[in-house]
Amino acid sequence: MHTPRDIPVALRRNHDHGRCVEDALNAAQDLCRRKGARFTPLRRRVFEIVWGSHTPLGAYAILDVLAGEGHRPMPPTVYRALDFLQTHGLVHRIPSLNAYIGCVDPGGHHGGQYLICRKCGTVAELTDEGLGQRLDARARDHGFTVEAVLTEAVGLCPACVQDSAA
Amino acid sequence: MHTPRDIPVALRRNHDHGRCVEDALNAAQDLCRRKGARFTPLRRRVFEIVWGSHTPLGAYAILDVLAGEGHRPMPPTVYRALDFLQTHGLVHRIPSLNAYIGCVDPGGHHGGQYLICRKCGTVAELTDEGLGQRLDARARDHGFTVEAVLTEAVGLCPACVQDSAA
DNA sequence: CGCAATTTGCAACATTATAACAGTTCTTCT
DNA sequence: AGAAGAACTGTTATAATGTTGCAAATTGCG
Repeated sequence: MHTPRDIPVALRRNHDHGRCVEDALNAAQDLCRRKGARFTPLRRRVFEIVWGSHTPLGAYAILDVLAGEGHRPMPPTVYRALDFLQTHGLVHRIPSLNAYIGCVDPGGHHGGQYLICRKCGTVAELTDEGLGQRLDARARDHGFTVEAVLTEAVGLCPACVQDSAA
Repeated sequence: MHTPRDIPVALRRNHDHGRCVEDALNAAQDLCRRKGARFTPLRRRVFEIVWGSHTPLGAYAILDVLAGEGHRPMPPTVYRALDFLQTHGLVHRIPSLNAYIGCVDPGGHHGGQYLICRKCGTVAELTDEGLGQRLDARARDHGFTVEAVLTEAVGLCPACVQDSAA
């Protein structure tokens, strides 16, 4: 890895984003190969578009990008690509934003935490396993079986906190 | 309280739901009075409808209920009532369901955890403060300031776990 | 009362997502 | 290679969810 691993991608300063996306693409391709899933050009392109933005993109924003490339597909096409990518853990949907963002750790973990900046829209993904385990325990206390968890935290990212202070 | 306080409302067996809603209504009314907010008949009715269901209701489902009472309001009417109720912490929106559910502890806490049964749709609200604090700490580690947190856990409620086993 | 502020009604519209079916491409098996 | 079947994509139409903007009614208050 070309940047420290314990700092969320979206919060790293001056990181090489082109390289960052490329790494993600390679990881995704590998994962699909291993699982026998087809990483088709369309899916690859949608993945690239989502990953190319550190703020989550809506399905129709993705459509617009594709339209700008002469492709001009219809909604179901994009939704299906997104379904595929979600199924394989390559992107996540942020329900409160109706938007999608690249997963930093495909194949791994269930139940990430998303830090959403309400000012600039940046989203950083954390994966504190302990949080998931603790919630699991609380749920089990009540006889509830947890299969998937999603935590959304709204607030201010470092950059916007600083701007507010000034 | 007429039932043990540490068991989520939605998971209590055989509780008196009419009484349960009535308690919630009284608490809401008190809270509004204290805050100088107007708990109008419409808002009260919407609150009642949301609370009357242990599964989250969509805005249009609420509209349908009101329509069945001869009221037949338009979408903005209901959305505004829901906005009011959310602002005062009386109901919560579950983003992944596009639906609303009564808050068991109005006025208190930010950042509850919702246990969503994917089979029967029941939603139970937990309020483990420790989870929020831990997330806060992790976020602060990265310079992120958290203002509101929402955790959604999808799985099976006790009743449906048992059904699956059988 | 009479004014200002809040709330509700209403029409039109914007955004997000899905259903149903047809056509195409890819894989596999012989 | 060729055929059968599965997976993927295209297309039309429509459903579900949420918002804007303005007018009318209600409420609180001097």
